Amino acid sequence: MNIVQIDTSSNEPKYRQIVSSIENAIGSGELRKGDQLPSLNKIRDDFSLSRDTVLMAFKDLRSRGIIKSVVGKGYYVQNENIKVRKKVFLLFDELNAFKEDLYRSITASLGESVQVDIFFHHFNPKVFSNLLEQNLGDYTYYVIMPANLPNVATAISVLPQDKVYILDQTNPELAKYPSVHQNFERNIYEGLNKIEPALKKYDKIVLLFNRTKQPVGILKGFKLFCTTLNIPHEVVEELGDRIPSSKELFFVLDDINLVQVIKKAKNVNLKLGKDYGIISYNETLLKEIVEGGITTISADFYEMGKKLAEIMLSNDFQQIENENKLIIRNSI
Amino acid sequence: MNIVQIDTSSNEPKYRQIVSSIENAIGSGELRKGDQLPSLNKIRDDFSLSRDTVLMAFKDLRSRGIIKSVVGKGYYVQNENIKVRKKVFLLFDELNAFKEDLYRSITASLGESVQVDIFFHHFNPKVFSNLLEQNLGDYTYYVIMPANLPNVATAISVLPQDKVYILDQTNPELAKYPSVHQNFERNIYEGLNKIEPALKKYDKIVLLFNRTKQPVGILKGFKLFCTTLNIPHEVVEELGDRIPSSKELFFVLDDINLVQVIKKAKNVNLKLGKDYGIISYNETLLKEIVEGGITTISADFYEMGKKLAEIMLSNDFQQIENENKLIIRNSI
DNA sequence: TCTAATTTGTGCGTATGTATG
DNA sequence: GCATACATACGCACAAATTAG
Repeated sequence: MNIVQIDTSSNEPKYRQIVSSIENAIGSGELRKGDQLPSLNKIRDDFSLSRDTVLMAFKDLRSRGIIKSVVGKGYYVQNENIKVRKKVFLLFDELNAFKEDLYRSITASLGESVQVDIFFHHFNPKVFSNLLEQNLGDYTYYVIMPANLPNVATAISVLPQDKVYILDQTNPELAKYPSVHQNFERNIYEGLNKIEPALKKYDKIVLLFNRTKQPVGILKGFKLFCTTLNIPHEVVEELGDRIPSSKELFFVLDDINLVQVIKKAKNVNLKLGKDYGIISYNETLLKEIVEGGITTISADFYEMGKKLAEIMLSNDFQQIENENKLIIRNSI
Repeated sequence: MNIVQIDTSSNEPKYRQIVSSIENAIGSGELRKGDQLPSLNKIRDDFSLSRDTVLMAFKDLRSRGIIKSVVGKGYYVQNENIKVRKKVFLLFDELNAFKEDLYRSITASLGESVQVDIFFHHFNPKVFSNLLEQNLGDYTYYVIMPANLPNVATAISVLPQDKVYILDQTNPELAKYPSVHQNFERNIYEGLNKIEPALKKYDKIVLLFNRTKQPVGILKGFKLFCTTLNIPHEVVEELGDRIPSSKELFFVLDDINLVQVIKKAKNVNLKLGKDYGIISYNETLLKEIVEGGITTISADFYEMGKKLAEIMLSNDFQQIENENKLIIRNSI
């Protein structure tokens, strides 16, 4: 009994017939994990096909993790689970609690038949391009969080263009890829605008901003808002020895600075929401109860994951800007 | 112990495997300058390879000045000063903020030259064993967080025993592997014991415990403490409709329940640290300032990563129990 | 000194997957 | 679908150097 069967009179494309017959052979137990498949040349000769046609079928199976290739040897069955329809390569910047939300929402929206593997580049360009090269050809889709790494576009260009999706941060060089991203500048500007009346009681807004890890868009949006409305403002890299003073509003992007501001303000008996204010970036569970509630402007990671899954499944070219969520609490 | 090791099922080309195993033998001191390597024919026979394949590996090493050849005699080690690139397979259970601490401390302690790749099994036994099988042979060390998955020992047994390290949770079946782990039972028992005087003002301790994700040791340590000291106690899976009442102390393991308890207590005008108490598991930045400070018992993940790196670099067989840190704040 | 066995070195042919035009 | 170049792997043949007996 031959593993591959081709019906030339069928409507079904030949490469699809090869894929299904191999799937069937695995499903029936005729092919087991580790078994070698007939070579490209053998299948070409046996069924008078082009080598490229057979290759197309094998690439499909490989991108789903069902078979693997070894140069100079051949193709081998790697995974007997033929229910995997697609495999997704998901490249995050760093590991933090928000990534879990994104991962959960992506996998939930894509469904059982899609396998999602997670990777991290930790803002290291070398790690970034190594990961892409090492996993080339092994996935149906590549979802990439480029952060603000230099020369990401050239690194990404090793991947087939139609399989790449950009997540969270994008830039003009990546315009040719579909994406679900944040427009940090607009989101911050609009978020601040919505609470503008409440901000009138403050004399000055202080942004605590770290250039290496945080998106420049946040800085731009902040400056745009303050200059447009003629609000006194200041940008500092870290709190350091600075002590919060009355009628100051702090826009804080990370937890370390958030805790610092609150502790220092307490030392000089400033009351949050009355004497001074805080806006914090990205909602977490505890911010609801810290000091009676911290006002947050935050990305909706659950929504981002859901939208990403949608455009992957629909195969449309889309570039979606994800809105921010504003949660007003007692801290302003 | 053979100098050369070949895994035919690996993706890595055979000649590359020969190259790396000789590099490793030199790196570990097994091969010294002047030592003779096994001959081309011997390696060919031992591993059923083509002579040319072995030759390709030796040519690579020779072109880099690591070995030299003498016609009619054999190949000899010429240079011991080579940098061997190590790769670590790091398998976590789930993605959360603590994992970043662990990752950072492991990579910082191992140094620049070591590549650490992160994977997650999401408490799924199938995913767990698939990941091990798919990455077999590709890494110098395998660091595994087995959580409380069933039959981990048999799944792990596919890996070479001397390359495996166990992290965080262990069990008697994994006794043959070196590890850096927590003794949850003892840590919880001792942690509670240290604050026992402060707990006298409460009538009852309530543990919010989820069996599927959390280590049983926590439950055991909690029960041991309460029964030993004859303290009324209760274990519930989730808070649900329950409303905290006066003189109750809650031992909370995750943020969702932490927020729930605090919000519900506020609704019935209970004051934290006076009317009711909270002990929370695993320190995070914000817990210092939530409600005037939450008392925490927590693993020191930075320390765990550091110790793990140490035993990997020293090549000693060690099983290290990591202590917990107790931070007493106003919540009790 | 001769011989046989072993070793490296070289050349050629075949087969496999990968990548590009 | 075809053609070409490349990397990996296997196998065979023969030459030259070394060693042991």
